[in-house]
This record gives sequence, structure tokens and C-alpha cells, in this order.
Amino acid sequence: MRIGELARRSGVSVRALRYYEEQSLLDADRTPGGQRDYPDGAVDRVQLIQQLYAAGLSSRTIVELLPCVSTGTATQSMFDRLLTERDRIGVRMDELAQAKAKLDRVIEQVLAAGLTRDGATGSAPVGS
Amino acid sequence: MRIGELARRSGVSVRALRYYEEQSLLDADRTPGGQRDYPDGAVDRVQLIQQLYAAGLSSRTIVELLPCVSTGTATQSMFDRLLTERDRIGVRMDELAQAKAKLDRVIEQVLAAGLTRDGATGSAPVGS
DNA sequence: CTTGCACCTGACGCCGACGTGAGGTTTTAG
DNA sequence: CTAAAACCTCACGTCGGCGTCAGGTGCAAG
Repeated sequence: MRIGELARRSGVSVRALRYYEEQSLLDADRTPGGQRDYPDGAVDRVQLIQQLYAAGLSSRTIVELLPCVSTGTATQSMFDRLLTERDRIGVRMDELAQAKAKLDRVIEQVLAAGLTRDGATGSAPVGS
Repeated sequence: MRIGELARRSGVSVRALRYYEEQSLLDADRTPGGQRDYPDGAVDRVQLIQQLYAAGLSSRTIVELLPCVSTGTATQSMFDRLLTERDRIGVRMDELAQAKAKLDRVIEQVLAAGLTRDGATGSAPVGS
């Protein structure tokens, strides 16, 4: 599979795929003409990379963790990284939960108080 | 309260506080000499700002939402923003949950398979 | 053969939330 | 009064994950 198809199938840009390779997150064979040739499994790998990015991991961290994600084995230091990053994600989730709770409460308040007319500064709800 | 104390009490840098002011997230009185003078409530406000940043909101978004967070009222468009951002946080939480689940599974696998010796490439666990 | 699309390698641009000086002023302690 | 700590305003630097343009090459169709 060439890079354009991989991009379409995995939902990321061609530029991003080249960037992943630059970061040693992804590698490809080359055709005699120098074009990248990916195996089918690349789609899953790219989606895994995306998922870890979405979790807030950096390229550096991902490149250290990918081997044990694919093999299921790890050295001691890799294992420590795994635990650290898992915990970091947990902390992030708690932060998000708190922020969401705060917005939820604000939304409740606004629903209870009613909406303010655009441009108005007063506190009178816009009744029916 | 001057900026240094606010920084210590709210746990952010002096530079960050000036940046918040630049973004219209925070305002301060000035002493005759031109130094910033914050009321006590500023500590809470800064922590709120931090929390919203942590939730992935941008300065622009926060500056639009802060009024209704403090007043409990909103215009229609502000209310829409509230809902949008709350949902966005929900989506982020789901992404994080998925990534965390994946790491949890990897950790389980590694625990089951045992650790690999540093530098080793084989799949044999390091048994006792 | 030629057209034309997909691909290639640099290499600079971007954005947001600050960090980090430089160079000067205000406030406070003694 | 003086020294030093804290403060002030520019204004440039950083970092990561790409976007984007420039200028050239590979490959399949007619």
C-alpha cells in the first residue's frame, strides 16, 4: 500500500505519516523508485499512534512504548514508563471530570436563571 | 495583593498572570507606582482559569465563558458554547479512557509474560 | 511518448501558553 | 539614604505536530 491509501484508510494526512516515520514511529519498505510501501498492518499501527497522541503522549514517549504494546513484553524501564503514563492519563481524566462538573453546574444555573438577552447586562431572565 | 504573592498562592508563574491579563482573563488595579494590585478573589479566579486550561479550552474560549461562570447567566450563544465545550470534554474523556484501557491491557500482558532483560530481544520471560 | 497524478525531499510557517532575558522603576528593610 | 528585592514593559525564544509551498521524480493510461 502506498502512502496516499494509508492516509485515506487511517484518516490522517500524508504529511503526518511522513512525520511519524521521521519520529521512528512507523517504517516502510521502499519501491525501487523510492516510494514508501506499507504492509496492511500499518493501518492499525497508525490508529494506535493516533490514540496515544490523543491521550497526550509525545512522540518520544510513544516511540519508547510502542515496542511493548506490540510485543506484550517490556524491560523494567519500559514497564515503569507504562505505569507512569497510565497514571498520567488517570490524572488528566480526573482534571477533565472536575472541569466538566464545573461546566455542568454552570449550565444548571443558567437553565434555572434563564437566558440573558444579547447585549443586556442586567440579571432579569428572558421570560415567555 | 501583589503579583508575586498571587503567583505563590495560586501556583502559577508571574509571567502566566501577566499573560492572563493580556488575554483579558484577569484584571488588576494599579498602585500609584504602576504595580498590579489584586483582590483576594483573584486566587480562585486564577485557579478556575487553570482548570479550564487543563480541560483543553483556549484563552479565547475561556474569555467568552468566564462571565457566565461567574454570574450564572448567559446569552444564547454563550450557552451554546457552554454545551459545546462540555461535550468536547466528554469526548476527550472517552478518548483518554480508551487509551488508558489499552495501556492497562498491555500492562496485564507484560505482567503475565514477565519482564525482558534490558537489551534482550527474545521473548523468554525472566523467571526466578 | 506524453500527460498527469501520486509521490519524493527539504525547508519554512504556524499557533498557543508561556520562558527568558534586557533594561528600567517602585517598594521595602535597615 | 542606600541596597536589594520585587515589580514594570517590551520583545524574542521554545516546542510539538503537523500545514504548506517549491522544485523535482515515479508510474500507469492512452
